[in-house]
Amino acid sequence: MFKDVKPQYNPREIEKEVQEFWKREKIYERTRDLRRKEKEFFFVDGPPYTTGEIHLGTAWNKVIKDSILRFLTMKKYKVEDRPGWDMHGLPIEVKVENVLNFKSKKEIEEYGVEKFVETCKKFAIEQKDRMTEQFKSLGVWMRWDDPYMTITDEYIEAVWWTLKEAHKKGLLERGLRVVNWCPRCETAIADSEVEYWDEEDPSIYVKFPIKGEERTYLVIWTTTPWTIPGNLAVAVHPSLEYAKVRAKKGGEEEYLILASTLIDEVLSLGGYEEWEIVETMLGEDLEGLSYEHPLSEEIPIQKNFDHRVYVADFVTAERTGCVHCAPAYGQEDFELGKRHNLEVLNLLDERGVYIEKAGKYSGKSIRESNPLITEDLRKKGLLLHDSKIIHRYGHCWRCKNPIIYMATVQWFLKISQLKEKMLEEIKKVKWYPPWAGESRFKDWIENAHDWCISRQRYWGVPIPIWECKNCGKIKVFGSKKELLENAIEKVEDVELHRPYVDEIHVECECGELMKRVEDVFDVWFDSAVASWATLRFPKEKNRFERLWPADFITEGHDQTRGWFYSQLGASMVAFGKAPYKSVLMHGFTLDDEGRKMSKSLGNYVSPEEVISKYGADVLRAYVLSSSAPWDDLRFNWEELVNVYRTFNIFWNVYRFPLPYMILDDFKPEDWDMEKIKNHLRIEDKWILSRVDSTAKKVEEFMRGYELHKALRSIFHFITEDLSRWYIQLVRPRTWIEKDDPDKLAAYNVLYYVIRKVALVLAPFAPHVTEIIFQNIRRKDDPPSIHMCEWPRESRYIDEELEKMMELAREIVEESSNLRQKIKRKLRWPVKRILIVSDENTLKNLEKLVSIISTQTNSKKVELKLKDELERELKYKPSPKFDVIGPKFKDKSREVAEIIRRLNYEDVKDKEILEIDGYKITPEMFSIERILPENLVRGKFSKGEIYLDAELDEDIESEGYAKEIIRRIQEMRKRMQLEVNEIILTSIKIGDGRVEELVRRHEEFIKNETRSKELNFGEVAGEFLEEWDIEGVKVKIAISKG
RNA sequence: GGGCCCGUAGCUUAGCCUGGUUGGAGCGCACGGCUGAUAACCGUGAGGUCGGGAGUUCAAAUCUCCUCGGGCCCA
Repeated sequence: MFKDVKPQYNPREIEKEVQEFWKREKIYERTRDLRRKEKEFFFVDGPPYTTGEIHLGTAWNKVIKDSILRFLTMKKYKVEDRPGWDMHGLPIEVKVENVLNFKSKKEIEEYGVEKFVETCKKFAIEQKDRMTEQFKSLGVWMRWDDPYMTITDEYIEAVWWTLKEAHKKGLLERGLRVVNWCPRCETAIADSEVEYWDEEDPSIYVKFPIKGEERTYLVIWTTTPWTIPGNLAVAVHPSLEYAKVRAKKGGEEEYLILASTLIDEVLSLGGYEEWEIVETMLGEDLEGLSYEHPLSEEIPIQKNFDHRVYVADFVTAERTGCVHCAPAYGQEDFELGKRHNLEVLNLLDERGVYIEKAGKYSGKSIRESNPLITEDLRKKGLLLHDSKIIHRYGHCWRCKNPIIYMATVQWFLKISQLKEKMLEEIKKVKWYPPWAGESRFKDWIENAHDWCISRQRYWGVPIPIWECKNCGKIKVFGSKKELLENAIEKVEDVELHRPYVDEIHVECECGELMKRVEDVFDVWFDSAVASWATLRFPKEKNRFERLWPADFITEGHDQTRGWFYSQLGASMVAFGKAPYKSVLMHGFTLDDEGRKMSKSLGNYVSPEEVISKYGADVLRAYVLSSSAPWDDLRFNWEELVNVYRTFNIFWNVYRFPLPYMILDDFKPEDWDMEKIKNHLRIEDKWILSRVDSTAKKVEEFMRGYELHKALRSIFHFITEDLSRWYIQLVRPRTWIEKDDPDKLAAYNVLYYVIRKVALVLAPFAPHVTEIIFQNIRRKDDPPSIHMCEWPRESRYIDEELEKMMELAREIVEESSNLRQKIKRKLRWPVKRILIVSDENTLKNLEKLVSIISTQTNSKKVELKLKDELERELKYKPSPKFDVIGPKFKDKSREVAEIIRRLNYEDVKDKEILEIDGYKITPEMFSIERILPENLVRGKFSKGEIYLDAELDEDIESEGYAKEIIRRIQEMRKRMQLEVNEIILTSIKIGDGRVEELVRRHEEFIKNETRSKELNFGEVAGEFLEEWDIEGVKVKIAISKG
């Protein structure tokens, strides 16, 4: 038995109830259990970082995942839905540091690594729990009680195992290289952790004195004065033309060497009054030229080095064409230095502070020394020019401080060797959309560098490398067990975090003590192993062998360089193949102006805010429907409200038949299409066809992950087909009071349609569909809609019928249009509607005549071929007086009248007509196109329609009767009468003719208004009102009967 | 500076791959209808330099190039 439901769609209430129901009845667990023996689908959740709040983008991400997994579950797959959490790394360290008000690593050490790490752990777990609740409130179904977490020993062992594989395969390397370095966090950071934005920096031109040549200088340019102390070389382009220029300023004369094309630009900046080229040479001619370090007095150590010019291809003809090289502070500089056996002179410590060797600058930070160095150069007359420049500069992704490039010893995975194989592998992956892999990801891989996996931090997976301080040998451990077996300390167990693992020591073959290298992993390496770690590999092998690689992953397009890449890299190292078979790349959420959302810009919208106003289903359906997954999504409240309205319509449509069904005791178990199949009307067959073809289309769209199209076709069905058309057509049938097969047919059809549309919508809007299902479910149904199978059958699809109905709707719409033109309300019938089209169309439309007739409120529907119509309407005989006149003389008028009264049919193909004794021949009239005044013309895609606007007594009487009924109904409503309450009615009409017309419909009025009595003349009753109907005064009184 | 994506009515968008009758919708707006889904529902209408420019073509929202704006990523 159905329950009646509230007239307003109330998502908050519904969602609360549904989520409680799921929890109480363990619906999630039972749903998964139901599919435990089915074909498996291995999905890997990209682990969100545990920062605390989910934002709209994270919500969108999980909603996409949830909808797809729910769909697949309905398609009877056993889905792997273990969620993941990325819980290590700098972002959390930075947050904890902020809370503790720490500024440097030293303070952490003083505070105690153990306490610090424990705080990080506690923080990460708290955040995870908060975010879990937020995801749950979105209705996301995942295995929340058993997520994979990067901080568990089990997970860490998967990371360790992977590194050991890399080591075995010779892909692990330690080396001195230039890396991105964050002086604040005192650690190396990955390319993918560098964020670029505009920054103002110094821009200085410096003169490097040539050895053995008086007053002669190389001119270099830099934005980083602090790198000059590390300068060991100058690079020039071998085939670029350089010039030695004699330049004068303030009476002084000097010689400058720089690229020929840049002379004017640079010397103007330098404030030189005049200059001339002394000689030109190619860059390669300059190679070997010796110069003096400009700050060798300030930095005595610089006197020990031999500074020379070298050629290099990376030099371009910009600024001066001479590039100052400090091997410790630049990638290219480092490479150049390596080629020429230059020292890697690093004068900075981890904090970016000059060490003692840096002489005068010792103890100063980079920031402090920039102006200092510039000033020193100026004092020494070596500064040619200084100004400021705004350029894009890299920053640490979490602390937002500018990074530097610095040579340090780090651990690398030699990914660049695997580039070709990676490119091969990604071709085998199915990308949605295709360009995500074919263009975007490919481009990124082609730029792949070796992966620096070490970080000089605390809160991360400790790198499982133990090193002998004596002989330098290393050991890589792939599991906790392996470590403990080799450990000197006899402990039962150890937590795989710093500082605990750091206390484990191993004996080296040489007899000395091996200690763990202090680094932790780049956090990107954690999530990189997710596809096997989530399967508890390497501890458990079975599931890995059965399921891996992943069937499907989906993340935002920022993950091209992130998780899509890190996973591929780690997997290539470990298994030599891609860890996923298909990837859906989704977009970003932006504000309504297409800008990034951020709290500081004040355009931030949180998922909670949306949920609290419109509910999770609306939010879900909105983000899924409003743009293609791979496009960016501009968040727009108005559109969200539209989606809400659509849900409201859905709710109303669902609710509409319930009271009638309850009244008639129609139970879900009574539903039986077989029984009523002979009573199906054409509109029933049509809506059945529409719902079936919609379900089919949705499934097709889901195959290509076109979630937006899937949703939109459901919405279209609900609003356009179900609400605006079928419900309109079916309404009168539900009012039939007796037991009628026509009504039962309607109930059955409505039941089928509502049920099916709920099923199809269930993956996207899991709450509202559940509550509907709970009300309409049959005894043999599963306990939850989400345990149902996706509707497979589409036996009712009838494309011809759908097309036909489309035409009928066009005709009805056009008729409304015409009614508006002739100012005829729908309440007043029109005499007839003419539909003019080709034979085939008319034949099809024949079956829809009654629909067209009721929906257009036409007394008669006439289907006509084009020439039929033309005979009747467009061509009429019109008398030719020049012929009639001479022949009929004074009878001419009479004859002309006769001709006017004739129709096309009367004269067609006739040689002669004899009417009232007159002989009329074709030359006496012409055939003229005439559209009678009472007809108005409109168009539809297959022809034309005409509305006959003629008013006759029948129409008037019906029109007035309906006007009266309408008024009485209005009064009933104002009296707040029950729908089936009986009344007594009296009417006084101020116009005798109209009263007579209305009286013709006495029975009709009594029926429609449930009036036991209907009296004309004197009005009396509980409720009396005076109305003006088309200018006629009407008094109506009603009383309860 | 490079790669990829996006830019169509006030708003959200379909169409673009595979060029071809007046570029479709929805919301909003204006006007109207319905009144047994009723603080709901339905219709009609007005709104478009298809970001801009050039080219290819008989024909360009659609193909090519350039350019502007936005997003992600890289240097």
